[in-house]
Amino acid sequence: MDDLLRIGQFAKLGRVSIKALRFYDAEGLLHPSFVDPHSGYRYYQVGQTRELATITNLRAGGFSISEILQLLNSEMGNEELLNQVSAKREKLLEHRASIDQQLQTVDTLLESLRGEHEQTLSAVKLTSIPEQNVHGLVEKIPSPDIDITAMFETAETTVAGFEARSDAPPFLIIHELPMAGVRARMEVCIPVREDVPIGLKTRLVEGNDLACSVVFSGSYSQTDTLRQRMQEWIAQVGLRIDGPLREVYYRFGADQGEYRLPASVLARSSDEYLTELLLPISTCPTEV
Amino acid sequence: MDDLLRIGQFAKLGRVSIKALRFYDAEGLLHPSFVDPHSGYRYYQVGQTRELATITNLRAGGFSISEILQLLNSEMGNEELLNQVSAKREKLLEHRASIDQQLQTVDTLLESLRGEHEQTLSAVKLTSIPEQNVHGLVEKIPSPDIDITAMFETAETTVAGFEARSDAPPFLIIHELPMAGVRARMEVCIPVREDVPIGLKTRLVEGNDLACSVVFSGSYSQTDTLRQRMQEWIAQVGLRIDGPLREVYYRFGADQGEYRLPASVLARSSDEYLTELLLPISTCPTEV
DNA sequence: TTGCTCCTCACGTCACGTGAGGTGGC
DNA sequence: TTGCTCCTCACGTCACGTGAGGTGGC
Repeated sequence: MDDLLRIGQFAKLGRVSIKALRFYDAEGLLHPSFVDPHSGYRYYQVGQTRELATITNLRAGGFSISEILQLLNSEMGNEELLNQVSAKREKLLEHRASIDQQLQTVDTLLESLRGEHEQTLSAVKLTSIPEQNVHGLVEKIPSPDIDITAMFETAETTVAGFEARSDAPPFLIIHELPMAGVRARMEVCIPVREDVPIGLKTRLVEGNDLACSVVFSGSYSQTDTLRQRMQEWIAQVGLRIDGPLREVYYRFGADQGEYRLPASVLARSSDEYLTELLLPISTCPTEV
Repeated sequence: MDDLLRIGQFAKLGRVSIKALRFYDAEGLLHPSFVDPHSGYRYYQVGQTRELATITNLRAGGFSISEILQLLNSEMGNEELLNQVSAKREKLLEHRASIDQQLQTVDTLLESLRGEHEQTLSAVKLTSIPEQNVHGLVEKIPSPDIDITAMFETAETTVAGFEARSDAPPFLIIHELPMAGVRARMEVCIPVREDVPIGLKTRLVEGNDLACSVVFSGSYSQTDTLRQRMQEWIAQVGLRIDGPLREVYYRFGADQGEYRLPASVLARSSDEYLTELLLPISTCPTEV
């Protein structure tokens, strides 16, 4: 009954800090069973180690203080408790996955650093590609430059007719590169709004958890060189290409025959072009 | 040259938030290449996407802002950079291990909740045992109660002679329980200070990452029942006992013939005893 | 001229840890 | 009486996110 412990002793029993106990008191998680009104000293009972154990067990399982407060105050049944704890388990699995992502990134950085004399932490940017709803137009074409411009004009006009354009930049997916006599297969993509109007043909372009990106400004003549370098870098750091290359157009030339684009995305000359090469990649099954 | 982007455009290019860019500016990580003195508008160059990529790559690898600042300011060679990144890799591996621990804990809680009608989040406390330097005294004894008291008296007296006692509580390791005619093997342990005096026999009692604990006050007659319950609980949640049981004495009776203990650990009657049962456990190789 | 973009504060986050400065208890 | 324990503020942490209230730029 009067087996009252002072905060320091109780803290040792529970293997927590005195500061933590004062914090739990302030937060309403665990009050001392008696507080001396004169000195302010907190006194705990031995039996309260059980309540403290509940808290430390849940903390060790990754629950936050406010979550524990809710769990303990809500008087929920075992059923509901099980659900909450299972949900936490899912969160932890996600968390572990994100750490694995970070590990993947540092491994890539390490490989990149091992490769060259120069600092190459930013040779390419590692990122991810979100999925995107687009109006797409695929064609096999013999002469990229001219035909692609025409394809964009067509696609933009179509989307403009439905007033469905989102403000994300348009992009090109290179499904097949032109090779000696074989025609290239390209897809022009105009991102569309969430609420797609009926009648407009759209498709969901899938994203990728890992991708690498290089941004450049100016004429498209640099594209081939940059693509090559990116591929070399990817090989060097031990990654694998996992999808077709994309070219994302942040600023570009356009005729604007039957549609209008915001001035900020329009380039008056090729000097002002602003383009990103984006290549989906994945981990080689070498190490984890 | 004058391919200046406003903060919003630059943020989109780099897939970061405007707030993040302002923050990097304030922290000295990445300043805009031009700031309009009148409006305060920040302007960035396309080429700065490379510097931004360095930052986002390192962030994606788990580096903090201040770590990145150090990395970029220190002008370190590739060698040193490699070391820093490798060190971060180690940290990440540790972090992942701690998440795995949390997962282990929630799995145990789940099993515990599945077992009974009552809320059993605090049936036992999950914790860890640190390793400890002790003066130990092992003996095979026929009659626990009396002999153990004598062993403690002996051990305390020895340690007191060297003035080597730490303030951690003494404990008993039960290497072998007494069974029909077979004598128990017990080890009495008095924790000693870091700087052990020469001449005092000590040993390092190893810790365990996982253990379960129950605290009780009052006479030792409860020990057997509690030990039994703990073992049942462990079996129920699917864990395995991974070492000998310990009894930790926070408050106990002592003769104090040739040594002195602080009053706070002394009990005048068995009502005041304060004891912890501590059992090292490990995961069964069922799931991870 | 109207939106849109951008600006600068100021506050919140999470679970305590780290003092500072002072007092109770044996 | 001297240490030791405990007390209450107050501030720091980390990398921004979230407004509030206001202004520049096309």
